Amino acid sequence: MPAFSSEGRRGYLELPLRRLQALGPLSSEEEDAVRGLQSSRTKLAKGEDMIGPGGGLHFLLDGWGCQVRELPGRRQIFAFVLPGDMIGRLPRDPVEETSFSYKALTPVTLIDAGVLCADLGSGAPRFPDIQAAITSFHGRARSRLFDHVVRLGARMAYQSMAHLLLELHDRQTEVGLAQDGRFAFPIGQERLGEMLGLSSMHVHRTLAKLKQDGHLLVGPGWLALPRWRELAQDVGYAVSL
Amino acid sequence: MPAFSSEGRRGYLELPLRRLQALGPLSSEEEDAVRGLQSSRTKLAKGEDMIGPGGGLHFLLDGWGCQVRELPGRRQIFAFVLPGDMIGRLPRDPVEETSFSYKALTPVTLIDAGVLCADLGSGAPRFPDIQAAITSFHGRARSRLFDHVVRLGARMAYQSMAHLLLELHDRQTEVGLAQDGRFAFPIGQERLGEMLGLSSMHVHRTLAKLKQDGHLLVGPGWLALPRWRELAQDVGYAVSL
DNA sequence: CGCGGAGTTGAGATTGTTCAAGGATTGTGG
DNA sequence: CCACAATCCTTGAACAATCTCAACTCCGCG
Repeated sequence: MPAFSSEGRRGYLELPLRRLQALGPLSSEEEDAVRGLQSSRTKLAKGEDMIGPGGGLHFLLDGWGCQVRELPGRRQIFAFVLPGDMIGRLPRDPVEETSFSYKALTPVTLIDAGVLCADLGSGAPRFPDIQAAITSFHGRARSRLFDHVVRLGARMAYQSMAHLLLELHDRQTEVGLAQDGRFAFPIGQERLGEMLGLSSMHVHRTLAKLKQDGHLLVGPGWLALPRWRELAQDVGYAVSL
Repeated sequence: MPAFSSEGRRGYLELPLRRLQALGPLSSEEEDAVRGLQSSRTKLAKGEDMIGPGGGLHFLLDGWGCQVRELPGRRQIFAFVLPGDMIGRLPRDPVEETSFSYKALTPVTLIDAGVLCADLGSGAPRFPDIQAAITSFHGRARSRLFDHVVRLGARMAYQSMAHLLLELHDRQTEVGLAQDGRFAFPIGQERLGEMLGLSSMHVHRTLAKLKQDGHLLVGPGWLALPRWRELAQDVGYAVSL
């Protein structure tokens, strides 16, 4: 399924570019600056730490990751990181180092994006449009954390799950990685549970109920929300499309 | 109980000052800049909106508030706002407008702090130490949101409640508003429930269990954690004192 | 004195967890 | 190509956590 993977050998940077462009127009020079990123790529296996302490900004070119905190005997996932997304801390970001880390949920490819934001926050940045998009990207990520708190604190499993899947659908659609409600989904039920604060068995039952209601189709490595507009209406998800 | 209220007619700004100083030293000029804030104060009744859309930075001089999202038939509180805390959005903060609002949980007094951060983000700020402290304050607030997600997603009611009370104890101690584990607590069980994602009845039962275990004392408008160090150990709260 | 809001308490219904076992899928080495 | 292990998914039953409903108490306030 070609539409589900990123672009192969050539154009690995199209996906990051589309993520940025979804947040604001880029001048053609700045488009080229993104496409021309020459930093060496890093491949990591499932489960590995995506960036070390103090690590700078990176794009996730391929695979899925998560922002997570590990506790004795339990993990809490704060957010899924999708292909094309940025990870890492902005320069001078005051969030505490111990709040979270990033982990690969599948094999992933990363590329350093430090040059794009090296002068972020200074008066005359080299890439003003990119800087604006990056800032906006972080704002979106922070907004989604508030949504996540609401899922965890104020919704039942069914609504919570639907809301999360709808969010992922939106984010994948925005960069062309979803068609007709269908998109790649390489995440197991265990991990979904660590995101939503549910046991994997309850995740299973909740997915079963969604399928039963005709709101969800699942195949190996993918998933579809055939009536996502209706579902969004039902569970109070504000669609951005 | 004099220690539980802020400083009366004179020195209303001591509390905001101490919040800032807890995050980094201020030059004596900048101390005076905080103490000398002349903006008019605003008094709001319980339940009112603390700042309108696009409102700038304010200090909460007195009373408690919360950062909250209202849903049909339910509310989710993201954070409690304590006396001396700052609220509002930093200039150029990219978080979406609809993510949350601020509401007064008791009668409150606010003061505009716009002048302290008007040039925040520019190369040569007028108050560098204050700017650093404000930035750091927001970083702490954001870090606490991650802690909150963990409470909601990965802990049982008892641990979750203890963790929250310990956080509030820490924050009040930091500015001298708690002694021997005891501090003002003008919040009802309903609101605690809206914070922790629990029904008020379950909040009641959870508090009862904490009292029973000798970890909690409650009086009208106050609360004490007589063995907070031990409790922090028990529930995995990282004490900052 | 009566009223309203908040705290208390109990019983029963729901939601979600745990434990345990069996089935499917996938990747790997022979 | 097959056997095997590892991992994930599926299912059921018992249990625990939490919610809802409903009544009752207590207290502050007019």
